[in-house]
Amino acid sequence: MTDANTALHADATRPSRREQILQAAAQLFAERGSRAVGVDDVGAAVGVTGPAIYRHFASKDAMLAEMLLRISERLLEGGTARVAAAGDDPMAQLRTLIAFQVDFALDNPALITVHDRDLGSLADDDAAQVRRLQRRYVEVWVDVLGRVHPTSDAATNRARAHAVFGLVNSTPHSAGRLPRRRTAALLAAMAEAAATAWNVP
Amino acid sequence: MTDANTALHADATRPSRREQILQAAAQLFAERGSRAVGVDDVGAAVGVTGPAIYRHFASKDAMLAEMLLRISERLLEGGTARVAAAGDDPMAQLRTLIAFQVDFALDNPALITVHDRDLGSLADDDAAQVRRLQRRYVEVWVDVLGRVHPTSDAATNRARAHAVFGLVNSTPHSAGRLPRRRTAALLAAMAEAAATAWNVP
DNA sequence: CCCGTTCGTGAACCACCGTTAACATCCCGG
DNA sequence: CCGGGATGTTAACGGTGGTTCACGAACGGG
Repeated sequence: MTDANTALHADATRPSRREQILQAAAQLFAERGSRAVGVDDVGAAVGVTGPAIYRHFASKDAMLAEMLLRISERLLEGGTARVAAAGDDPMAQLRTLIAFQVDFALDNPALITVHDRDLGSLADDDAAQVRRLQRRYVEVWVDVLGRVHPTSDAATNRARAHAVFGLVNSTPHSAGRLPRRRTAALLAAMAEAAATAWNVP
Repeated sequence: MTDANTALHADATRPSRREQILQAAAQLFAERGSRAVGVDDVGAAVGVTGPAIYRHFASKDAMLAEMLLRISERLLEGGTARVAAAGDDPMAQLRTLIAFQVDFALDNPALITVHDRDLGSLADDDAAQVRRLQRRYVEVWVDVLGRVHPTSDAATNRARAHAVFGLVNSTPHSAGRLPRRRTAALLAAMAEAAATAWNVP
C-alpha cells in the first residue's frame, strides 16, 4: 500500500522533481558525457545538493538506465504506431517514419546524443534491455525498407536504416543555426533521398 | 641535440611503441569511452604497465588530444587534396569527397567514434584547435555543396554537410555485417543521393 | 669497458566522486 | 496539535584512477 500510494502520490502531485532531474541530467550528459558529470552537477542544475538525488534514484547508473530505456521505448512505440497508422503504401510508411525520427531528433537533441554515446556506461543487463528495444526499432525500419527495396536483403536494409539514423541524428551537430522548419524539411528530404537511393548492388 | 636525437631516434627506429599505444588507446576509447578507460588498461593492451605510458605521453589527456588532432588533420588534408585533384566539376568533387569520407570511416571506425564522442573530454585549447580543423574540413564540403546547390545559402549547406557526415559515419553501428565493398557502395550511393536531394526550400 | 639515455616497474600520493549515515524541515492526515 | 513520510543538508567513508618517484635493466657509442 505504502508503495502504491507513494508512487501514485509522486506521479500525481509530483511530475516535478524527478522529471526535472532526468531532464537536467540528460542535458548535462549530452554536453559532457555521463561519466564527466558528477552527481553534484546534476543536483546543482535543479537547485539541490548532490546526495539529494538519492531520494529519487537508486544510483547514478539507475538514472542513466531509466533515461536510455525511456528513449528507446518512445522510439519503438512511436515508430510502430506511425507505421500502423500509415496504411499499406511502403513509401507512405517510410515518410512517416522519417518524419517521426526527424521530429524526435529536433525535439530532443540531448537525448539523441546520450542515447548512442553513453550506452556503454550501462550495467550489462540494462544495456542488453536497451539494445533489445533498439533492435526492435531498427526492425521496424528494416521491414518498411524491405518493402521499398524488395530486392535487397535484410542486412543491406539494416545498414540503410543505420545510415538514415546517422543522417537524421546529425541534429546535435547542426542544430540552432537554421530555423527548425527548414532543418526538418531538409533532413526529411535528404533522408528520403538516401533511403530510396536506387543505384545500389 | 638530445631533443632532436631523441625525436629522430624515436620516429625512425621506433614507429612502434608510441604508435602502438595510440592505436590500442583508440580502440579502447572507441569501445568504452575515454573516461572509462584507465591508463592501466591502455598499458595492458600493449603489454606494459600503466605508468609506462608517461614515457611516451605527458598525460592521458595529451594522448587523446594527439589522437583527435591527427584525425582532424588527416580529414582536412585528405579532403582538400581530393577536391584539388578532382578538377572543376562540382559533382566530381562531391563524389571524391564522399568516397574519401566513406573510405576513412570504413578504415577507422574506432577513430570516427572517438572523434565525435570524446571531444568534450579535451582541455579547452586542444578542443578549440580540433574544432578549428573540423570547421575547415566542413568548409571544404560547404564550398563543394555550394557549387552543387547554387541557390542554397551556406547555413543550409553546412547542415547538409553534417547530415552527410552522420550518414557516412554510421559505420561503427553497422560495420562488419556486410562485406566492405557493398557497404562502401551503399553508403556512397546514399550519401550522393542525400547530398543532391533537390526538393528542398 | 663504462657512462648516459631509454624504457620499464612497483609503490605511494592525492584528488575526485559515488554513496551512505545522521540529522533537520516541511507538510499533511488523523 | 502531533507524528510520520517525503525531501534536503552536511559530513564522512571508500574506491578508483591519474600522476609522480625512486629505482632497475638493456643498450649503443666514446
